[in-house]
Amino acid sequence: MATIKDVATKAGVSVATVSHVMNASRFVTEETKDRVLVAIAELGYRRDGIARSLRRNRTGTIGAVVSDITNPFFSDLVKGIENTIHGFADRLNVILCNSEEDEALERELLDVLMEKRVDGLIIAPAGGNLAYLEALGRDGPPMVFVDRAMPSVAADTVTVDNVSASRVAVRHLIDRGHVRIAVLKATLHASSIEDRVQGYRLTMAEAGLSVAPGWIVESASNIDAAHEAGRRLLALSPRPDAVFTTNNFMTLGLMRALNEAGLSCPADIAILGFDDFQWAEAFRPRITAVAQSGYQQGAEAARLLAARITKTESGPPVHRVIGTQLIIRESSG
Amino acid sequence: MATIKDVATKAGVSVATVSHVMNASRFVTEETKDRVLVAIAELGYRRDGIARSLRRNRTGTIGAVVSDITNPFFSDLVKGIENTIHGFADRLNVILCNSEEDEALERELLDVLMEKRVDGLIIAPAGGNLAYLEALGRDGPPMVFVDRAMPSVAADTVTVDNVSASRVAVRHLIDRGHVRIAVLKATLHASSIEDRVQGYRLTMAEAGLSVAPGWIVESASNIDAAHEAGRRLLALSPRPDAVFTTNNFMTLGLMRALNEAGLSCPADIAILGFDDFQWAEAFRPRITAVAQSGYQQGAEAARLLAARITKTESGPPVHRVIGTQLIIRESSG
DNA sequence: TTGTATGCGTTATCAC
DNA sequence: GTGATAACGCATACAA
Repeated sequence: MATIKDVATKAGVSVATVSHVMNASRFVTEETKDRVLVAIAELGYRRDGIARSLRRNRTGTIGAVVSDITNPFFSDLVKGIENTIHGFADRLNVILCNSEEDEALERELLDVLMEKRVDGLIIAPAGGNLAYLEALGRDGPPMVFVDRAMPSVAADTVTVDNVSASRVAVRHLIDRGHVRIAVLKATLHASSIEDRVQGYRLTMAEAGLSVAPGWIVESASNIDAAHEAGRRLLALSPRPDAVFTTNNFMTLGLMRALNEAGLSCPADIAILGFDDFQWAEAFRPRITAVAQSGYQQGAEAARLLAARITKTESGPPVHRVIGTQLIIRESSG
Repeated sequence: MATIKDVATKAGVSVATVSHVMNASRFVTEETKDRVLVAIAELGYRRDGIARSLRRNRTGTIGAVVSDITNPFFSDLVKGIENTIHGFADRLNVILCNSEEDEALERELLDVLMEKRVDGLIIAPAGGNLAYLEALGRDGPPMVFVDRAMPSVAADTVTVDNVSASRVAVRHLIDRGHVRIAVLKATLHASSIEDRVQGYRLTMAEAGLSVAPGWIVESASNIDAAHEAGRRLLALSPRPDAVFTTNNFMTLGLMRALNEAGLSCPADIAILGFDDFQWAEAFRPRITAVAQSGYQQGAEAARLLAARITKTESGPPVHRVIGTQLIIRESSG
């Protein structure tokens, strides 16, 4: 593989000149510039980004840690990050990691990313790792949290207003006449999920509705576990007349259980889910849902991070709140 | 940020010893090892992966280029890559790039990845870029194609047997009594899509069924475009009695159009789609589909790549074919 | 059992 | 307008 030295020799100039041609960092006459360009082309020279990073002390790479790229919310989010971050000065790239909601794995991944000297970090924190992340916030590269907040860490944050969005959602169920409203909750140490349950509790209390013990059914945040939990929820007696699910996996799992039990929605039971689906309009039942844009959150996180990396911004941490929308369809009755 | 030198000084040993402790690359007495470890902990030392990469001439990072991480097939695939590649020697990481099916962008992304000196490449090629990829196959790092083949490039390949899978699918529609079978085709320069249409044509011909002009309706590979194309397809006269869609986006777009037109499936028109959906069982209509596992393809690609990177394998390019399954539900009539 | 010193390919400082 | 060269932080060949 050709190096800058080979190019210099071939063009009959010094390595300094070659470097300056590639970076347009000082004046070079057209004529020598041409000679350099020709040499580069003939040798198929590609500058070594590793050596460059070492010397410049920046890599042009950021790390993104999400729990599961398979969750449409996160794949949207990652796309938002990528499309946005590419636009910046030296074409920032993204190293993607799945934490699988596992604290220890998250720490390991962050260790590797730090070793790779990423210029910045976007994280949907799995929960826990508080001390670790606080330390990273102090000594590490710029960092932004997305989807989930960690107030004690010095980092920008992008979320939706989960409490309010859930209040609107549950209020809607109540307005539709439902009273035995249960929750299918993902077991995550994530502020977003906790806030959604919090919104539910507040709204129920306000409406003078009680939350029976056993009405908040939990499971791991994946379809299979949610399916199993959905079964348990449907076996409750008396059966709830509506369910608020805390994310898309829970909705999907519940639908499976419903289907299996031969129940129909909304006739037998109403459903309102957090997270919308691309296909929601085209299939039955049409699920009433709180829509939040993963793409927007990712894009905003990328913008904030880029501003920190380029030192355009250096103030105290900011918290951006992205809007949500309750999309009323049929499943809420 | 502490360097290996700081650690050496603090521990009262040479940098060589520190390096050997970290890499377990030569014997060090327990006692000095302890001193080094303590110094590392106290300084919060993190080895500089960039300097290390420069010296060792490998980065422990691979590049993955897919067209759109938002497509569930690709997010599954990327997860398969990640989960598998992490298991190898030096915890390989993945830089993820979306080519958006754009030839020029793909080239640009590959250029950046090469500059970053990735140890290997997994690509779902957008099509075109033939000369570029051929050159990369010769001079570049190990490379594996996934989902789509490029026979003239020296690289391992992982795909499904798209022709056969489509034959089985179309045969099924014919067996169900459909004769006016149309295709909703994604406009991609991808072998996979071409092969699916090829399977359709062969099967129709074999069955003595004609393919009327206009029965192969094309659009860009995204839901909105497919929706528009679906409208055109449904306006055909006489209307086809079944549609074979070449991927998940096309299926979704068609369902939207169907819905909008007030048609029901399978009563008014049958549908069989390439690519299955996680939620297919729980919503109506239940779509009959050719299921292929993106995860498996990604995992296999990662294994092949890792074998090349570690030089465990150095033979001629191999082509692995992953199995598919026709899942018969209700939409096929 | 451990230490010294070279070089990986750049960029940037200083010199001319 | 261009060149020589010292760093960047590590791994390793060679020495002791």
